[in-house]
Amino acid sequence: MSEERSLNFIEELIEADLKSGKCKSLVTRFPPEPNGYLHIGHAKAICLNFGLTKKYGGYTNLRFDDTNPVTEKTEYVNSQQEDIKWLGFEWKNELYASDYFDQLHGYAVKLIEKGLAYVDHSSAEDIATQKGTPTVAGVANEYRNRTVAENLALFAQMKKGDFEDGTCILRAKIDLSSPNMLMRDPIIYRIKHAAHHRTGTTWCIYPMYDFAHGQSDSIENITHSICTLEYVSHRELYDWFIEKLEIFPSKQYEFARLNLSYTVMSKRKLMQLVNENLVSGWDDPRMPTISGLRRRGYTPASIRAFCEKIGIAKRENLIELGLLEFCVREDLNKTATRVMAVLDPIKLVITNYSQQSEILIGENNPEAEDKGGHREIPFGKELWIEREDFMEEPAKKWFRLAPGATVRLKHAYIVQCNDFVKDENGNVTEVHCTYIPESKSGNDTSGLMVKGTIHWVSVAHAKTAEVRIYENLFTQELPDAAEGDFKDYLNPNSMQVIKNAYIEPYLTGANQDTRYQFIRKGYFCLDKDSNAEKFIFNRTVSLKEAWKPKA
RNA sequence: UGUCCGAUAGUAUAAGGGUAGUACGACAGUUUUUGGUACUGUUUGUCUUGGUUCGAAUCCAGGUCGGACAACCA
Repeated sequence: MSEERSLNFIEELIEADLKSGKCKSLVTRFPPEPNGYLHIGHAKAICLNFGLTKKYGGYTNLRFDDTNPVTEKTEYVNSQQEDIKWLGFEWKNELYASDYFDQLHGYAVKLIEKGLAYVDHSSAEDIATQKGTPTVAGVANEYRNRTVAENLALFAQMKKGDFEDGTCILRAKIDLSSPNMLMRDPIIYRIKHAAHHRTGTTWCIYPMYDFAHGQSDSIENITHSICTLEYVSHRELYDWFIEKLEIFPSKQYEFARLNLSYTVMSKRKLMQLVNENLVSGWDDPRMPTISGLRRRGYTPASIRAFCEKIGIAKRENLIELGLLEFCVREDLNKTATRVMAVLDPIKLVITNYSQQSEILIGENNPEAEDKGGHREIPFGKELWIEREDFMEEPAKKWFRLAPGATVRLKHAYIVQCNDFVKDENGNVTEVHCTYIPESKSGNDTSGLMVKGTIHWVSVAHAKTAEVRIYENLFTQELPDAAEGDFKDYLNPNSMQVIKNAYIEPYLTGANQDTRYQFIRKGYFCLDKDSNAEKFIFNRTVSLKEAWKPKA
């Protein structure tokens, strides 16, 4: 919380503005368009905007940028609100650009009256060609010289619904030869006979982004309107409207958006994955959406920590997915309840164990002050252990089971391997061991030292669960930049489903609010598809793997 | 061919005319009943060429490279 860190460039600007009195208190906004689910890139913007007012005082509005009725839905409004709250932020006012449709319309009329806007009846293609190119100036058409009265009447007709979609549009009259294409008489109102998620059919003309965003900021007295780099060239227009309309001068500042390796970060592409059923939905645990990360088991704190670590700058960047994983591990390590589960079982038989079974005690979290409390773990003559924890011919520096080798069974006894059984295909099916009764966890008097400790689940007491192991959704670091379609690079192994994993009985009481560490395997959480008969666990992230057998 | 933005270890981000630092990664070691965690150490960097200056990552000029901009999307 109180971590010392140097200021990023936006914080420096704000501190200067606060100090000089240029602004008395800070007002920011987070302005999503409700046309999709929020993703980790939005989380960066959310943490920035809300974090700034948390740090410097003032407040942040949530404003939905809902000026295009054909792509926007209430479903998205709701999910976006849920995600922001889940991340741990509170907005001061819940607002909508559509709240300002009347006011925005008035601004358009004002511009027309000032001779700074006109109704253009050209086709979309004509307007595009008349705009020229970045190196060739645009040319004016016959509509540019319509009189104020004519424009006023025509705009009123547009509003009344006298025209079909696409018949004409309202353009600002700025500069057709500007080197900034956005200043070449940008379109500010278009006709769309479409129902809006909030205003219904009240309107059939809707303002464009550039004519809505800055003015909405201004109406709300936003002092620092923070957006991503692709809006840099919009700033000139943003300032132009505010100046000509003579309204509160909000200022726009741009930072570099987040790019994450092995994922895509555009709502359009994420929607494609959803619509083409390449994932199970917006909240598929492989998705970089907030809802996907939530279902995957990421915590709000881990995502906030990640956004803090990546920093804010103007340089294009590609963050390694490993940093996000580091952040969850760091958080989960402190809080996750340790349990044992065997994902790829073979049987271990303790040949000299004469009891039926016994109850052992295990601590729930070695990182917690009180060890996270303790739980009972049933132990018996036959145990499930991980196939990968036995090697018939041990590699160099192998600390686990092998003929003649000794290991500690976590929370239990030291065992020595004496024998093993193979099936007709040559696969090991059973490992036979003898245990050392004096080596019991907690009161080991054996004096034996072993290098390896492995996890296990008692065969007689094991419950089963489905376990879903996730890997990167894409095989390319930059799926967008790679040749061809980004979907060509979907990882076919991004989800591995283990139908019958064995879990210790304690996990029968698992709930969705608790994060678990399956000892030596990773962090897991209960999936929402679980029910009383079927447990489903999602692997949030593996443990850091420090040991690899050398060839 | 135009305008705008940017360039510091593998990645990200500091240093704002005065010792190039931090985090992640990688590598090595210590501790450990998780080959986890924790701790210690090592490693690698100022795009380029000039200029200003006692002194430049920082200021200036030219170049190079990367990105953005010509939707009735946001």
